Amino acid sequence: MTADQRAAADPLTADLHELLHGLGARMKAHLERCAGALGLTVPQAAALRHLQSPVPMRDLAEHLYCDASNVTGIVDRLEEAGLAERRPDPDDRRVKTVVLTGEGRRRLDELHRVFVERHPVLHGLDDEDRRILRDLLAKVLAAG
Amino acid sequence: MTADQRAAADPLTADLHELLHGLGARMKAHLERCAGALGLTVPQAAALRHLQSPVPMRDLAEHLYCDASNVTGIVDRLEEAGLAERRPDPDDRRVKTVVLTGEGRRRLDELHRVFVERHPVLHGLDDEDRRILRDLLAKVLAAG
DNA sequence: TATTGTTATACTCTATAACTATA
DNA sequence: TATAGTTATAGAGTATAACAATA
Repeated sequence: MTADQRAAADPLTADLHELLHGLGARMKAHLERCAGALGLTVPQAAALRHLQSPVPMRDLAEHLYCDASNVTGIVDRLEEAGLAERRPDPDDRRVKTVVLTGEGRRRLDELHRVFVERHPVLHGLDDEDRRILRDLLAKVLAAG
Repeated sequence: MTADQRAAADPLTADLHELLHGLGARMKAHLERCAGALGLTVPQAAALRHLQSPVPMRDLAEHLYCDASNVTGIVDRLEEAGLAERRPDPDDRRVKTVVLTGEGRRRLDELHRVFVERHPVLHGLDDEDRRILRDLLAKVLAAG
């Protein structure tokens, strides 16, 4: 049985598969556009998102689902851009904590504003559909 | 007004935003896991997906939303892995058409099988909810 | 001994610009 | 002149392995 035959055997799954692919492409494009508009790469924007409050390098790596060695470079670039700073942890001298600068805070707020304001899903439905979608997504994420 | 204040002012949008972020993370992880399990990077897997039938390099670049110069490298690696081949176009000698090998076809079928079989969304809901989600996503994608 | 962060290394993806062969 | 594909280049992200400082 080929992939096409399987898809034909279950049209609902095939439709959902296709729609989810389209949704993923939209969301990826939206994220890249918003980050790029603010002079950030996607991983830099993702890092910023986790810096609402100060975070050790190690924790940032976990949030970003990547190896700790990558975070060194990402934070280097945020620091070069004047958006974040490394601070020594007084309780454990091995640890460096990443803190947003004032400019970093403004950039993060702007990123959030643009991201929500132009989000293709958040504004493509009326409130009743938005509530239904919210409940469905909550169910999906709880199930996984 | 900070980002948090805005979010607090519209809980439904804030919830949806958070849930969509979670959904995106899940789908990204799923895609990387499936591609990786088959020895592919995500762009290579995406390219394979567009090779159900032979495609010129230029068209492949459009499907992948990237510059044509990138496709050279991606197809190089698919070719090195024995999954695809470049064929001259008899009608226009500037054009090279990319074709799956037998092994490429098998890899693509396996990718599709694994991807659908373990998809976190496709199998997290019962059929009624799946139909509702399908209709909502269709509406969202049509609106954008 | 274990953990935190960095460095060195190698690979892939990315865009831009310059190039070739062809149309 | 314009288009298809490649190459050269530079930058960013990715993982692995090895390392220094600290716990």
